[in-house]
Amino acid sequence: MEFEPEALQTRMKHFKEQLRRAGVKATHQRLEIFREVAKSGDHPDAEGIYKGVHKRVPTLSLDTVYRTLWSLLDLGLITTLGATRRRVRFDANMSSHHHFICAKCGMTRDFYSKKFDTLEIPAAVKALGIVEKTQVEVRGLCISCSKEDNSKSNVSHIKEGK
Amino acid sequence: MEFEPEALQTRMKHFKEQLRRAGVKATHQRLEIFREVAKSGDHPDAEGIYKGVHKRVPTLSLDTVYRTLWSLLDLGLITTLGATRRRVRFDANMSSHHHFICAKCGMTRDFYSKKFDTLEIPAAVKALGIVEKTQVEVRGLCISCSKEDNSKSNVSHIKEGK
DNA sequence: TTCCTAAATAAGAATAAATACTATTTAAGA
DNA sequence: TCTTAAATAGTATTTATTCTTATTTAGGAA
Repeated sequence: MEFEPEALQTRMKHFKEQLRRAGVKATHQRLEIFREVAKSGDHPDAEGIYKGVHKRVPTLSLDTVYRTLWSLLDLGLITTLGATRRRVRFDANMSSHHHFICAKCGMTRDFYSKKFDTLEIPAAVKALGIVEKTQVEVRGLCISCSKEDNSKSNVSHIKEGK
Repeated sequence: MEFEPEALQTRMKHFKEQLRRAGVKATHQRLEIFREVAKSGDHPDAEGIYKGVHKRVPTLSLDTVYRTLWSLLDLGLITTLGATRRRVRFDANMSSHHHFICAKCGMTRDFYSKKFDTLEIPAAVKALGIVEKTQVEVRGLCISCSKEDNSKSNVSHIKEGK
């Protein structure tokens, strides 16, 4: 479910194209921030993205990360993921896919399913507004969390470490 | 999709029972905080809950709201909703249901679907860990947002007002 | 009912995440 | 190369959430 290097390169090319089409500058920071989101299988939050890109672009500011992510979201080049708690997570995978989320550690993995992509939306829901997309969220415990955790309340809220 | 008064009363009764069973005190604050979450059709965040309960319990502190919500979550009496941005939202509806979320204003509505409740989870997903529940998230634009918004980038991120 | 105690709360301080501000830099078209 | 609007860095500020401590209270025991 990760992208191979080729795929990432292709996506970077597309990305630049879309930036040009949208009339926004293809700055070094933008490219690297997008690359960071696009290459990760998990879905990093703003700080994770900042840390990753900072290694390559030491002058990067956190503000730029936030500003860039929200603007890419506005341009429709990335999406956000419902955070289990507080922090938003970002997703550069714009193809139709779904998520498995560990309720304990927040680990998130994409998965694909033709069947889930083509769910018939109930009429009552269509009446609520314009439907843009449908995504299935499977919650549970990832393997490592389910191993270490035999206490009473498994699916507790997430206490995300630094 | 809202709960009638009777249903709310029943739920309050159940709630008290579950508190006793869990061995935690049925404080006035706890009851009112749960009532606030349970009675709302939308899914309020901590501050919204605080404001609602504060009218009835003027001495309530925001800290108590947070502490109470997380502990109810740990007890499995409420759940959280993937926030579209930043703030977590809480959900006292523990019966199997799904969500329509407006990508613009964040409005969220429950809906029910037997079909969605019984989706067959792909084997590849089951291999990721223990599956606890599956929820379908329909994103789009609610009626009022789709009316007022005819600009280019519809599905932008949420700028939640105070 | 009154008393006792661990659990829960209020209030405000502290922390952390996200955003705003402003001077400086830079992409990209002329 | 030159120009300029757009974008960024660095820092200040705001806002959400959690922590600390003194006080209050639910609920069981006497």
